[in-house]
Amino acid sequence: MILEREITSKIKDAFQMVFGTELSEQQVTLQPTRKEFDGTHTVVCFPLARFSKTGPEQTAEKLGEKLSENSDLFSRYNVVKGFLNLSLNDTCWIAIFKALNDDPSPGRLEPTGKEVMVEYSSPNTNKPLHLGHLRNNFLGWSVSEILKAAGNKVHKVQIINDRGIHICKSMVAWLKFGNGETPQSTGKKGDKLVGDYYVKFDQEYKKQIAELEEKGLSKEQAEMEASIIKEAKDLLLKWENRDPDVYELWKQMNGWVYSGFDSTYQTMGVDFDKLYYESDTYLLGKDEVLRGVEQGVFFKKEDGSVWVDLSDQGLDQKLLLRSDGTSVYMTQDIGTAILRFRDFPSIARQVYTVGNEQEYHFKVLFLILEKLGYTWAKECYHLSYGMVDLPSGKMKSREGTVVDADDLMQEMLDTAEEHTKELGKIEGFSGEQARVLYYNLGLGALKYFLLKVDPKKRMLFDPNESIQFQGHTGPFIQYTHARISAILRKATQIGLDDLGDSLAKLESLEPVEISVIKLISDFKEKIQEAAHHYSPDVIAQYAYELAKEYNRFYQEISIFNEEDTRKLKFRITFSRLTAQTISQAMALLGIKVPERM
RNA sequence: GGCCCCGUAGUUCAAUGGAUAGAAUAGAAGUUUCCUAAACUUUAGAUACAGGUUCGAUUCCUGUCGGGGCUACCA
Repeated sequence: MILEREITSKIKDAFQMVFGTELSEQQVTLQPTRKEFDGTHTVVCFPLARFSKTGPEQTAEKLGEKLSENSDLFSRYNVVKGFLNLSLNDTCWIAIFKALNDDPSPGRLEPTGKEVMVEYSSPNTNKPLHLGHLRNNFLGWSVSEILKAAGNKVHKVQIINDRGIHICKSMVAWLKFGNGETPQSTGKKGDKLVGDYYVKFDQEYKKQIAELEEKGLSKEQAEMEASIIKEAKDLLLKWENRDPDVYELWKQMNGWVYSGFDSTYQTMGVDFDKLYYESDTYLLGKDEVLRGVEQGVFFKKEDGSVWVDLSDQGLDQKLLLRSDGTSVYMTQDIGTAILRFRDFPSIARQVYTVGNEQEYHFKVLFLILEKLGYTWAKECYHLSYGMVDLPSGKMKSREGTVVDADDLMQEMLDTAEEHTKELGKIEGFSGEQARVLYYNLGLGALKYFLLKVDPKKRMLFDPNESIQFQGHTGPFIQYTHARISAILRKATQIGLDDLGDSLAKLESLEPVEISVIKLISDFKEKIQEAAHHYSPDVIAQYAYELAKEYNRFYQEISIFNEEDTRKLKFRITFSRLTAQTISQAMALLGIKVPERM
């Protein structure tokens, strides 16, 4: 922020005047003053003692003296140990407030002219979305919004893993046990229906393996010889040869999955600008790998399989094509990356939102792309996030401990409804308004819960404790916004919502008001920080802090009891600005803030 | 075995190398003539262990112990 720079330069000037040494900007450590001390900005003077040649405390004292006599910025100062706490003038804060109020684009930084592609979600088409996908989707979507707010043009994409043996497994099971079931005939969501057949395949497969083992086959033999897996492999071959019947079935079942996913995405509130399908990109990846072999970047083993040697990078050898010539996961990702840069030649950066268990995979992928001679490989970034654990431990589909995304979201909506009714909050709401409120609260709670944690870290999701509406939660922030909205409605009613020129004549502010203004003025800086680290948690923590601080203000001050109309008008504008900032911050997380609740 | 990540109140999360390690929950005690009590106030409670670097370490380095991940001709 400009203000910070100004203060820093004043400090430099003062320091030079007092001690005769010129400091660089980095040498001035300026930080926000802790709540328990008087002041708003703090200069840490321990490092300066070296240059002033006196103790930190004396340095702070002398510096403070100089600053307050020579500067119109500060009204007072105090020194605690080596910390110099400075208080900005109220008139300064009022000027800052006015500038914030006049800002035509709050919550949006100057365009950078850069284009960024963000990939997220990218599920398998044989399993319905679960809790882990929720973290992934909310994270990817939110990071996209933050990057937009930071001035970038963003393309949201996902890769759909629609190809491979896993799809064929669902197809085999459906053909064997399906009796022609469809989403329409059963009333099931398409992704759930296909997922069920994938599970059925697995059960049947296990059964057959057990039977074969009893007949004396080894485990490996049994896994190879089971008739159902043979059928799946057979289907894969037919699919690769574009067998019309198999291809048609594949298209149909994938279609069911997609429409199931679409409805889940809609509830989640996420969207994509473009979809990539593995079935479209794996061939390109294969070509690139073969080109790499010709160029000598990769090598072929005797059995015909293709490998890359990364031992010079401290890694080992990695398979790129199987001995039968079919492609693996890595092959497809190579093709996808190249295709994306072909589609959007001007993107400056590509962000992959994928769990941290794939860190090694992406490290290898980016190295391979670099070896293939793509200069943009350096601009690929793996946005890695930690797993979501349950109190019972890791989610495991085999043990049935997977938390289904649709079920969880529905549970959040139900709980929101229950809480709201308990509190008797929905008098005068139409059925539709109430429904929208439950949705905003339920999903707000869920999104906030998953986004407030540092993405890199593994986190725990306790279903019982996660559906919270009090404390450090989305609904707390939403509630604050609803309260402010009530104030603004009342202000409009009594015709007090016009600021006029009252700000110019305002002279003093309450400390609570200053701390809220300070927070609001930090907003753009927070967006920058969040964009830089791909961390929605920065924004989440920020929104909470702002809401909390406003709540304190709210508790201390009765807005409409104020006699002075200038002050009254200021407080109303102040409230509007707070509500607006809260709403914008929450929008970056995909959380809507209600007018009433 | 090798590589990577993580150990903070009972619990879930914070803390660009800076002050007395913050919140929230759960516990204890309070606050509704007044703009929404899904709020607010008070209280008690934590850096796994051992060294090192320095004015200062939860943060950086080394070791130990504990948890997790990756290391597939799976995706």
